[in-house]
Amino acid sequence: MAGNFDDGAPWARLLSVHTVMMRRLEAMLQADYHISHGEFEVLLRLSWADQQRMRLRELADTSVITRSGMSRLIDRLEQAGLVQREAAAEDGRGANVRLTASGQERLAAAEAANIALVRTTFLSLYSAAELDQMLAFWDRFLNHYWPEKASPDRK
Amino acid sequence: MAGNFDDGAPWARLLSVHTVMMRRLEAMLQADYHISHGEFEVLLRLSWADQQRMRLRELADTSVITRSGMSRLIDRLEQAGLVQREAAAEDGRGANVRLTASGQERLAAAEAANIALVRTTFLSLYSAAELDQMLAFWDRFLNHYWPEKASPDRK
DNA sequence: TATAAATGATTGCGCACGCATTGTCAAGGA
DNA sequence: TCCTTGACAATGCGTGCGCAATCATTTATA
Repeated sequence: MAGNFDDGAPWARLLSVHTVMMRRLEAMLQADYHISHGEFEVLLRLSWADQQRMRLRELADTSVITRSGMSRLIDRLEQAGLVQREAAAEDGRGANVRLTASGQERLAAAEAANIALVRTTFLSLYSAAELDQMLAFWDRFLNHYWPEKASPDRK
Repeated sequence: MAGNFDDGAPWARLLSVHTVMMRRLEAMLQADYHISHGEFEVLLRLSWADQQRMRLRELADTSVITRSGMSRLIDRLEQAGLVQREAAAEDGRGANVRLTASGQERLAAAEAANIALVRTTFLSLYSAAELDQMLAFWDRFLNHYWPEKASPDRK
């Protein structure tokens, strides 16, 4: 079959793995928690942030979607009561996004379900040593192209 | 930092790697060949198919997008003259999609550029042995969840 | 054979996103 | 101080997709 063209196979397979995982994760998040994967990631990053607050710009720049997309995504999360906008004290143009109590709750549940699904569907297929190796592979890549996303420890 | 939550890291990193690669590939394909990555994949699979023909249903089912999405994607490719619809002889409901000469040309160029970008951006970071290992990792996963996408050789 | 169920493809509708523009405010220079 | 330049966020517009409904045709069933 011509499908084995050259040796781009590792990349092609990675694409398929990503597709399978994303379909499952998104279906679960939507069905059980009524949020998209993008919304989930925003909530997650807010929960990591100091005071659970972040500027809209920062959220957008460290994410896949643009500022306009983020503005509307926050609209939806605010509509759902999971986050709240507040004017930035230090910058009149501002807009901080803050996780609400309801948002924390929803996120905690969604996060647990998310990591559980990742574990059972993906991580459980590999040994600890293999997962370490994967991590090293990805860190090598990310250090080249997106250093902030690589493991901060293993410089 | 709380970012190192548990050990979901290999999956989180894979997500970032995918994001970086897709941004670059999509930007290149759009700028230089005026096609999206989804359109590119459809052209590619048509080029592998017998007689460079496939049913619309088959294209959709082995792809990320739905039939309605595929119908409109084919609309665009047909508009651009890269593929052509033809009634299926064996099934009156049918619709085969066939790669045109122009489509073959455009695909050949885009495919070369695509694999070149994958090589320089991704594959070149790893040794042959490491790429073999990655392939084994992904095949193990895909054999569980999407057998048709795994390597046909290594059963 | 007649009729019901299933399948392939298309289309109306709604939604999420990106691009470009706009409004608001901050920072720096003359 | 005034004014220009740049940055943050929101919005109008166009586009691509999924869902559900629809039409045409095939397959199954009585």
